[in-house]
Amino acid sequence: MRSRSSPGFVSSQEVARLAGVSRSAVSRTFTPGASVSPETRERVMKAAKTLGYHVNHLARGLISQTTGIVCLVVSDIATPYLSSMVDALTRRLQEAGKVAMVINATGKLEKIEDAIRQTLHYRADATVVLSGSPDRAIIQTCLDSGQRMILLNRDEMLPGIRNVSLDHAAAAREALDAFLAAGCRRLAVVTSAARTPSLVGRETGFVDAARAVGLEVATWSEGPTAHASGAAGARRLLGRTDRPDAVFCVTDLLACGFMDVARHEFGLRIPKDVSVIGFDDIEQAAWPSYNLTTFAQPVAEIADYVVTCVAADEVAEAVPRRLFAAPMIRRSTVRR
Amino acid sequence: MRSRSSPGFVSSQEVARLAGVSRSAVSRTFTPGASVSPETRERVMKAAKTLGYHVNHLARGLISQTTGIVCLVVSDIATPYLSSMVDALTRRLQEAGKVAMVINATGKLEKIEDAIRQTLHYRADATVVLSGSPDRAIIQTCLDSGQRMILLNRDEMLPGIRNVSLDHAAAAREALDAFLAAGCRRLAVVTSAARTPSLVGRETGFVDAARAVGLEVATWSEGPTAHASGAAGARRLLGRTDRPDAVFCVTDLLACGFMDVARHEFGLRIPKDVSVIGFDDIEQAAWPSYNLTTFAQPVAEIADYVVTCVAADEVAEAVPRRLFAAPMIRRSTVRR
DNA sequence: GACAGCTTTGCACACGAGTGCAAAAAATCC
DNA sequence: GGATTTTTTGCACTCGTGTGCAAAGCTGTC
Repeated sequence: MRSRSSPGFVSSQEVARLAGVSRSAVSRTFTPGASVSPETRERVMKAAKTLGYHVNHLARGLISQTTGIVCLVVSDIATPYLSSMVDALTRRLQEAGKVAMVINATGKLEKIEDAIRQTLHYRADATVVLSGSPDRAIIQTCLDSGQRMILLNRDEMLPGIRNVSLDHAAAAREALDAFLAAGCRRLAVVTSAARTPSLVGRETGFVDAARAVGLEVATWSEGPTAHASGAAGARRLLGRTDRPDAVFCVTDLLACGFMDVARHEFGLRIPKDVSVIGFDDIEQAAWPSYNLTTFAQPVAEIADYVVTCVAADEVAEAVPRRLFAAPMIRRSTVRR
Repeated sequence: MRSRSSPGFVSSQEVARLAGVSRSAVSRTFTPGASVSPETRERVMKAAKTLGYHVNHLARGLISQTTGIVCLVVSDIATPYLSSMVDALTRRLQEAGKVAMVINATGKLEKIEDAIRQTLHYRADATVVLSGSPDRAIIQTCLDSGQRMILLNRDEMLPGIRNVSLDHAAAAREALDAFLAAGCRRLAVVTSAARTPSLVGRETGFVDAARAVGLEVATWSEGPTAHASGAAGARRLLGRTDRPDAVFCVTDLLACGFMDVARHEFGLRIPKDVSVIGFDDIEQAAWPSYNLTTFAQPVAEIADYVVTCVAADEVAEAVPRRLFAAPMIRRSTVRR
């Protein structure tokens, strides 16, 4: 395949030499829309194939100011919802000719800032923040450096930023309606100690909607956003004398934890004794053991929109936050 | 923060101008071990902070031949095991000063090759192949280009490649022993149609071990490596007259699907009627609804080893495949 | 104060590519 | 065939950085 004896990457210079043309010709061959005659193009392509040449995107990015790199800042990648989001994003970005650089922001607050700063070292075309609550100053720094920023489910309203979010309040209201239609009146909400805008939006949306019809709702909010926290919430809420008959868990993971304890520790039947609604529609929600009524994250649509933002020619100054609807997936954890 | 009026990234040239030093001084300030006097270093740092300067790793990589980029080629990122592997890898790589570029190889065979080829465009320091079965030729191309390659659970034994794998056969034998100790004799194995080396290793390891003690094992292998396939396997295997009393599912996802159908469609009790063992120790395996006995992937150890390989100075020519043990996690899906 | 030895600094080149410009070549027109 | 237009090609500059080399600066000793 290769005729050179020294190992390492092949440069356009070497291809040019073998093809008997100038380096410019090689460059133009791999630049769409550039002027090259068919025969030189063919000679170059042949030489490139012989040597195993691949355009160095880093060097290209140096001069053309666009690297094709998109940074994904995300914590808790191993979480079902976020991993499916990363899956969708990486795939769509690739289809659009970009490539995703994943910055793992798990850990302390400073680490998130370090992670975002890391982004700047690679002159990414855009940075997508999937989780973590980065400081306003850091985001401003990125914007100043010409970084295009896309925030998912954050609430920073700086000019130049693209905000993408879900209509959590509407979903919360729909959840309440479903509970009320099922005849439930003793409401509770289970959330985690992580006060991210999306979780808070779901919680307060539910509580506010309940208040509007004159109902109070018991709240559990401790621990990380995980199965164990939902389990802990169940132990607490179900141990009370006025046990709730309808529980809105702001995350499917919490809902699974809640259901596991409700069934295996309290011997309750779902939805006969307690109705449960989750959020995210993770894969496990559809498994027969849970069969959870929940709200689907429009993962594909969000990914499409993000790619649109990344690929857009102009950076519109003030774009209103883009709000997506989360359709309810009715399964069997709410009484009929 | 910034005094320049034009947007965009700041170069070392501008920092040099503000600090009143040469560009070399700026470069040396950000190069560990380079010779700079304390006062110039301080002036440079101050100017850099004022302007919001960040070293351009792309330009640096151009000259120093090491970009700090490590490509992760992976399909089905949304899968519990793989997402936790990606989580561990991205975190460890970052701690080692590298950054992960995720190439989503989901889809057809050609796409995987395209994905790996993509790797070469960014002059990554190394490529880690987590899934997909890339062609030998593609791997050879990468090696020729000086790409360091690390293959997880693949069986390509080319010189220059680092192979990392689990001792699947040992785990399979341990699973069989557990079943035998529980008094089970009617064995079955559930796997998917994906004939990856790891899944095949587990399956044949189990079947061979069973044959060694004179037992035959029924096999189900259809569909993707997912919950639905495990469910389908259960419908088939449990519908037979000589229903198995011990089932080794080569993946926890398959095991969950199997258990769900065994319980909810056949009304069987686990482990009283059927014993089940999985593989991977995904988060859901520990949930009370499953409480699955399984084998833990040594995710952290593997990630550590991969980082060691990536950061190693020399590329040893012939390194034997590194085999990790998968310890058995005994929970409650096997009779005592 | 002269000299040796060490540290710091700037110049200039290199990395691998894209592109404006003008020369060269080819195609078209009269 | 010559003039004109169009296409193709190569030169040379550029992007932002690291680094060898030699000059300059500093320190210390006799």
